[in-house]
Amino acid sequence: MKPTAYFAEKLRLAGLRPTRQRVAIAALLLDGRHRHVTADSLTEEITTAGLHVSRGTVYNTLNQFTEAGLLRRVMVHNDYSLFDTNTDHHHHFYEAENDQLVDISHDDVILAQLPAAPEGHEIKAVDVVIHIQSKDSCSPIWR
Amino acid sequence: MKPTAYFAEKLRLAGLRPTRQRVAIAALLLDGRHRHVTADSLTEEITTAGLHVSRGTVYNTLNQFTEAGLLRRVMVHNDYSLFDTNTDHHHHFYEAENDQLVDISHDDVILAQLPAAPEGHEIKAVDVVIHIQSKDSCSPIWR
DNA sequence: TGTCTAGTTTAAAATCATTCTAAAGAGCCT
DNA sequence: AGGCTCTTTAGAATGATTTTAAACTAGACA
Repeated sequence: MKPTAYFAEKLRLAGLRPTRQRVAIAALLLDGRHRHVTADSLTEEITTAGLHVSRGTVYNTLNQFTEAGLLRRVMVHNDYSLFDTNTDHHHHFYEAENDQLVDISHDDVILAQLPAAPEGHEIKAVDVVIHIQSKDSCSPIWR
Repeated sequence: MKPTAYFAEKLRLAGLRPTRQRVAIAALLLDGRHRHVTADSLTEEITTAGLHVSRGTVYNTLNQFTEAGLLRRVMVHNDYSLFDTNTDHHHHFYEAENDQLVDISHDDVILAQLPAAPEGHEIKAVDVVIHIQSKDSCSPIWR
């Protein structure tokens, strides 16, 4: 496990003052493991680690980390916000039935052609979401 | 403008009882024009048309129409639900700065390669969202 | 090392989109 | 028309997220 100073520096480089709370959250989220978190799941992790960070700060931190490019927001539903600790270019499978999100390596999707951005605009990112369902989830009994 | 009976039949075919409210909303949304609506913008349209439909029914109807395939839900942010009256396969440009959504014809995006769906699953839909920003929105003064 | 100040954190209240409730209303089949 | 079920309604409830105003702290500087 990396030392506190490592995360403090990472935050400083991102333009964020390394407070106790932000360093703690960075140590949990920015250790290189790729996963998806919510404000709730993060709060749970914090508690499990024997710490306490207020709800407001959890939300603020997730937003600030995202703004700073340390996290990525994933958009697959409107129920609550999802954050991805993997900020590299990649895509997602999403199974709505079980609210299940699975990463797709960037190389597994080839976009052979994209439209030009509208006048005066430039492309910032391209997100591909492949919606999937279990093969037998639509047995003939159901509509 | 198409007669009421046309929309009533359309609803019946979709498995929805053609109530006064649903027919009125269908006449507004399912006339073939492609656009994006929210619960709020739809309520406004209804009011402008000199009608009244309760908030709950507006939400229910948008969900039922979506469930029935008469509308499509668009996922680009977590602030409120967006519905597309264009249910054909197509994609979107999204400019977060102005919460601006623009359609991309299906043919303008070529997905030359997609990963296989995980074991026991099948692909239901592939959504491509191209996030854009105005070219000068990041003048060097910022960050 | 103490002091200062702007940026942060906090708990609690506020917000806002959306859903739920249970009572009244309306399709539609006979 | 009668009746049964599905819908609509207004208002209350929910739940994620943001705001608030006061207490705190990181970092700069004396």
